[in-house]
Amino acid sequence: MPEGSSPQMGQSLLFLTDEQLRKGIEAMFFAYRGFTADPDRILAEKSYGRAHHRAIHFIHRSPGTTVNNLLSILGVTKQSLNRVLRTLIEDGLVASTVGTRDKRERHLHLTEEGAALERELSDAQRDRMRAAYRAAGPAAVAGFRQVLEAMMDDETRHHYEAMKEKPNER
Amino acid sequence: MPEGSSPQMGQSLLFLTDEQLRKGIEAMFFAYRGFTADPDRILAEKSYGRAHHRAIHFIHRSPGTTVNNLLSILGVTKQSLNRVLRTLIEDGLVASTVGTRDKRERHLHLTEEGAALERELSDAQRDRMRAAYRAAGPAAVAGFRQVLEAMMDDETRHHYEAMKEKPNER
DNA sequence: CTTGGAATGTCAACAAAGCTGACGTATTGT
DNA sequence: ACAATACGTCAGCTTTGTTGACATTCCAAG
Repeated sequence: MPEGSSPQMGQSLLFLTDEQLRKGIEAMFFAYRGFTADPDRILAEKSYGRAHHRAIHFIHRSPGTTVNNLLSILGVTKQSLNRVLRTLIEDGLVASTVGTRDKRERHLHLTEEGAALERELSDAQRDRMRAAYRAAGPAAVAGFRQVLEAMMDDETRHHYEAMKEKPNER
Repeated sequence: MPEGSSPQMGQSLLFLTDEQLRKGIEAMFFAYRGFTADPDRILAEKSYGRAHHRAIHFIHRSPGTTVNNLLSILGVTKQSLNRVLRTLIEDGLVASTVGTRDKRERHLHLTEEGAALERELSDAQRDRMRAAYRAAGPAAVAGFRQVLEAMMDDETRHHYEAMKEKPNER
């Protein structure tokens, strides 16, 4: 890259130095710790883990979703998800109902108790996200989302976009 | 929230709705998967895991760092770090040398082989980060970093800031 | 109507990576 | 001399992921 050092470079090309990228990588690593810290604390008290949180989040987000759908969103094996799901069902946080059209499918919903935990968890996570958004400002938030979306795998982004708008009720 | 729908609201107040926050949360979750996907693939071939990557990254970043320092950056127990470190030393990727000033300390460095793996891993991760940065543009990148920094725990941000500038050689 | 395949669930076994607690050793600082 | 620090290690446990094998249920196509 045979360039001089014009003043604009800092905002147009130079931001792609390895140094800048490394900072972005480290920021991502450290921020993710903060991102999960508050829910983790709540979950630890109830002897659940992050996997339970994720299941609860996406069941809340798409009530009536099937196990297979959840599987492809979470990107884990059915055995792994099933273990988590089983404890949630046993503990009465999640209700699993046999599908009407296709009786092989199980449709998942949160019970009252499950919804309460979901609220507790997402309140904590939203509080931190809200604080970060406030501190950074609206323009930063737009950029934040843009970069994150560009960082996803194509298939993952597909899930993300699909869930962007309305809750997937059905 | 008894407000009308002025055009500016979308950029000043409305961005703090639960819906917007939820999208940010999901973006963070999905993006982190992409963020780790490429290194994970490389590591799996060599039967290492993310924990090895993190150790390698921060040893590369701060050559000669001590075990205790690494511990506080990574936020894990010494037993957990030790297990990873031991395999890396056995495999000849990391060199551990007794401290000169304080002989209780071990200073950690990457060997040639370790540096080679570090390069392979960070090249892959940087490629994705670079692509995301390019797609989103410089302004978005600035916002991305701002939000991430605001999302960190205070203590974590301290580590992050401390490492921001020059490689911690010593 | 039979049969193949899809969706779901379960059992077993295993691995990565975190944790706690306890203990040993070398070194340092008071 | 003694307490504290830095490090390593042993043992045991948890969560969350993985494979592989196998049963059940059901839809749909031949």
